[in-house]
Parts: sequence; C-alpha cells; structure tokens
Amino acid sequence: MSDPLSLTFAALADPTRRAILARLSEGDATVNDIAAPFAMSLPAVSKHLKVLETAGLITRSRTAQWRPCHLEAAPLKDANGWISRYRRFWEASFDRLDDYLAELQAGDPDKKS
Amino acid sequence: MSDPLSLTFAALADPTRRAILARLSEGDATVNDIAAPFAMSLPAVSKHLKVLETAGLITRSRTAQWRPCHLEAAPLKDANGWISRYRRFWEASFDRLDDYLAELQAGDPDKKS
DNA sequence: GCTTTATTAAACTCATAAGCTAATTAACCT
DNA sequence: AGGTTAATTAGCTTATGAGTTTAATAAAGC
Repeated sequence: MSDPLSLTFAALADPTRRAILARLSEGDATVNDIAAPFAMSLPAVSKHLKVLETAGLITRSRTAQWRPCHLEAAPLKDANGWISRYRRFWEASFDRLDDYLAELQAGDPDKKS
Repeated sequence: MSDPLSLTFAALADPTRRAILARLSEGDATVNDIAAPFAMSLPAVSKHLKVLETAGLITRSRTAQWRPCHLEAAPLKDANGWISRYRRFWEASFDRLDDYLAELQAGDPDKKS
C-alpha cells in the first residue's frame, strides 16, 4: 500500500524492530532466538518480523521447522540516501555549535567581565 | 512517550511529511505555503507539522499571524547515525552486485555457450 | 501414529494515526 | 468595532498497530 521508503521508515520506528535488526547484524537467527530477549509473546515478535519482511529488511529461509531470519540492508541504503540529502543542514548546525564552543573556550569575552 | 529515534523514524514514515521537509530545505515557509501543493485540508497539514515539531524536525516562530516553519536537521543526524551502522551490509551487497555485473560483462562463460 | 518443538494464524482489545468539517483563536487592516 | 487572513482546536470517522491468548500448521524424533 505504502511506498517502499515509508515502509522502511515505519519499520524502523519501533525499538523492538530496531533491536531485532541489531541482533541480525551479528548473524542469522531463528524466531525463538530473536524473541528470547524480549518481554513479549512469540506471536508479537512474529508480527514484528513480518513487518520487517514486508519492508524488505529481512528474508526468511526454511530449514526443517526453523525459519532463520537474515538481514537485508538494501532498504537501509535507500533510507540513508534520503536522509543524506539533508546532511548539509546538520553539518551546518555543527559548524554553529563549533563556533559556539570556540566562543565559550575563548572566555566569552563580549558577554561578561 | 516514544524514544526520540522512534519519533523521528515515525515522522519520516509518511510521504507528505517527507515532502514538507523537502520543501523546508529550500527555505522557511508558512503553513499555507506548505499546504498549497497537497490535496488535503489545512488542518491535516497542521497535524503533520505538529508531528514533525514533536519529533524535533521543525521549529516554528511567530510573525504576526504567520507561523513560519524552519527545518531542524539534528534528529536526521541521529537517524543517519543509527542507519550508518549497517552500511557495511549494503555495501557488501553492492560488492556482490558488482561481482555479478562483472560476471555478466565477461559473457557469463560458465552458464551458457 | 503421537508428541514435542517451532512458527504462524485467528480473533480479540486498546490505543493511536490520518483524514474530514465546523468552530475557534489570533493578529492584522480599515 | 468589524472584517479578513492565518492557523489551530474540537469532535468525529475509519483504518492500522501493537499486544494478548488460544488454536492451528509443519516438521522431527521416538
């Protein structure tokens, strides 16, 4: 229904799902493995995995009764591409912060003493 | 209620809001200016702006009866920081794609003729 | 064939998101 | 004061998200 970028950002907008991706960055894992650290039912985790799969952030294979999940970073590349177009704005802010810090360092000569 | 990163990603998960940010990257704008391109009521746009404001992606000042919106990219920096930790994964995919393209270029000697 | 293990599906609740129209606030202009 | 313009609030509808428990599916192992 939604465009791919919206699906990706929506999938990333949940801390549980971001934690799942972090876990998968260390290697493939089964649903039970993935669910273990969470204080949440297995079906809930299964739903999170479906959201990630729909967004293309994971794929699942079938080995016996296990469905190991695998990280797929391609959508992250697109998300990164979108955000990166704003880099100059946050770097500009950093420059201003640097100026401010330099000013502080200099003893803020105009404002006090 | 949510953590800042979740708020940021949730805010970005809507194409209207992403378009608003794109518009603001060209300069500050009033609510009416922002709303003009969208086939949507003004209150709907106003709500989108509130979502962006709550996520810290915009700030609003008051000039007479106008409330010009200003892009604030700091949350994008954090979102970028989170995503960037996965860069090696999508670059790895790219490497594989490069290999594949190189293989195609070479005439795929093992598979046909 | 029956049981255990792994995972998903179904059916439900509750909260929030996105949109609308109509009404309200706020500031400007005569 | 009264009218116009800019923007938000209120109240509503509809859809979706996140979680639950219980039930079903699929494959393995005895």
